[in-house]
Amino acid sequence: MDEALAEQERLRGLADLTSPGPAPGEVRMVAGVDVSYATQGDALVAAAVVLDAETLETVEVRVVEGTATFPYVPGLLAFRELPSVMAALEQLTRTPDLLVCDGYGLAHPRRAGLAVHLGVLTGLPCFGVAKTPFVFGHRDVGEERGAAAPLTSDDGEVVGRALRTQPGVKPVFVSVGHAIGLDHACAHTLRLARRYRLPETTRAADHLSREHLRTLTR
DNA sequence: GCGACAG
DNA sequence: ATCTTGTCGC
Repeated sequence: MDEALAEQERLRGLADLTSPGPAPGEVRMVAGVDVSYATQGDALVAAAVVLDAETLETVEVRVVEGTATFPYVPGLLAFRELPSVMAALEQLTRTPDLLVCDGYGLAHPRRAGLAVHLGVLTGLPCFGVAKTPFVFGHRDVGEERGAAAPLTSDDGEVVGRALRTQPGVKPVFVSVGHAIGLDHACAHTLRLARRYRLPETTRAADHLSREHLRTLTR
């Protein structure tokens, strides 16, 4: 598993972490990806969904059936999820302007979370929205929608942002992966999470992969 | 050495 | 991630 660490170091070096990237108004199509796993066995279903960034209407959906070939190891999630996710993305007939995934990007032990892998491997602007804390803490987040607090490493580097997308719900954790800055990533997150805690991209991909997996188990 | 640990 | 029962609120 040393190769995995070497690969993450390689990807981290290839990631574009300085470009501001596309602002919300500059994105026409935004894609979301997610993977669902069967309780029994190693079957999985990956989903890729493309939404109209303006209306959030679904433009295209793709699901691929696959097999888990890598265990879940905190810090190595990309190696478990990416093979099937890439396969689903390759089935799309449109090329999205932006990619949103579950989990972290820069806010990762080696600065190489899923969003970094996905962004570098696709060459598309990409950031991650995680639902639970990982390795970085933050100050209290205001209660109103849009309130935020930086995720900071020990040496004071800002690696992400805890962001409240809805009042009365826990914040999400945004971190960039490739070719987009944190400010734009958070702006996109808020636009994609108008009604719910999570971005519509994540909700749609999660729903699609879960429903398709259910049809397999039946 | 032990605990914590995205999905 | 997935499983599960009940509960709160629009």
